[in-house]
Amino acid sequence: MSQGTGRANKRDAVLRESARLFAERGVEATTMRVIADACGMQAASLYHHFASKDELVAAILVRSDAHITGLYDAIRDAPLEPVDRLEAMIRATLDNLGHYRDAARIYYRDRAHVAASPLLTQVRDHAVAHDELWDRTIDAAIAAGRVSPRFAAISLRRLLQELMWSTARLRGDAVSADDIVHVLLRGILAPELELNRGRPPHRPKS
Amino acid sequence: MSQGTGRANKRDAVLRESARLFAERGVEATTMRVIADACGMQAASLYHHFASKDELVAAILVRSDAHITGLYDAIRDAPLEPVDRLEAMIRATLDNLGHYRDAARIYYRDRAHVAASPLLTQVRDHAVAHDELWDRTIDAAIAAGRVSPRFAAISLRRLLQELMWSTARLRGDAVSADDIVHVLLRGILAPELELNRGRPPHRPKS
DNA sequence: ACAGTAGCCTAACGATTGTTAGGGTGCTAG
DNA sequence: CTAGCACCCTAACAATCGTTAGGCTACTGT
Repeated sequence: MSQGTGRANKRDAVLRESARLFAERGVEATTMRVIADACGMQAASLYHHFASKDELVAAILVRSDAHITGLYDAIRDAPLEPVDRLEAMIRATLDNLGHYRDAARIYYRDRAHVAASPLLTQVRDHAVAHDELWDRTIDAAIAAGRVSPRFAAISLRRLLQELMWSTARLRGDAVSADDIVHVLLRGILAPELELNRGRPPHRPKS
Repeated sequence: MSQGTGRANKRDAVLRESARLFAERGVEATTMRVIADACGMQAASLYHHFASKDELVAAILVRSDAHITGLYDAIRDAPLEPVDRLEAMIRATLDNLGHYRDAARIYYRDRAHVAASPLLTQVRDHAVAHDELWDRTIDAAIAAGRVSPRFAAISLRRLLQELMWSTARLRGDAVSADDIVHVLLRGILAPELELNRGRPPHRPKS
């Protein structure tokens, strides 16, 4: 017996191996037979756990979506200053990338597939809500004068998202979340306010 | 004279359309028939211009490689201070991404395909030489004390590359090269400024 | 003991893939 | 005018794709 071949964790093994392969080679380029090989089974046996390749992809992405949606919901309800909320969202995104790296890479890489799959309507709806939270938070930070004026006219959300998602390709031990937060926040914050090093002291946070 | 159905620019049209499709959907997911449709021809007719799908992909990537290699060679020979060389390399990379956006996205996205293609050995060799230039330049900037110490222990090259390449997915009018240079250089240059000093950031519970 | 079923297998299906064969049309050089 | 080539076509090839059908084995609850 292999390592911990318990009862129903073969399904998890399929999820894990297929997520890795999808992330590395792409969904279309990864065949069911290759996934089966990586799991030590036959291609047809995969259909005992998942009804189709699309459902397998969806199962991977739904797990990650549930995680990041929970984090964003908590941040949405928290009483935070704009820049703090922005940092919290960056950290939440990087935390999600750390836990569901392969799922994030699939979502980030095979966007055409994600947009076309009928099993991912909820994931797409959540993504729209997340984008709205990003935009509101960024607008608030700009209105508070905490963001460098050069970013007022562009979609800072898309810039930050692309920059964060790209780091999903980096192995975790190479670059820490703090490093990425450091680059991104220092890059976009207004310099005069950066000299204050943090929030204004006269604002209590309760 | 007219830019319409000239003489040999049908081949260029195939290159352009296929690059766009490869970049958006991935190499494996883009069939020869879809490319032919986008060019107003039949799939078999593509083989009059390119011997195979791999050769088509290689032709796209070789053009971009020739461009960026020329830029890097000039920077390598120029007498520049480390940080100035670093900025020049960032700008050269972003310039390449601007001119050959689709090629960069293909190279960045379908890395497994690039690594396996026998027609891309020269492109891969150039990439190794470019990485060495990046590492030497970054090491020099660190030795000169111009880079934030937090990046001394990690692969700053990979971090910068991923961050730059990710912006290839952004439409050109949304984010300018100056914006990206601003984020990256301000993020990594010393002296270091502590963000959110005195209060722990909102961290996800995971 | 025995029926049920979870889990995996082999074999094969139709559809689609990259690619080839061979022919047609129109421009161009001699 | 005519031979030749550039260019594109239709038709089809073998291989591979996701998926289905049906059967075997081992464990489970009663």
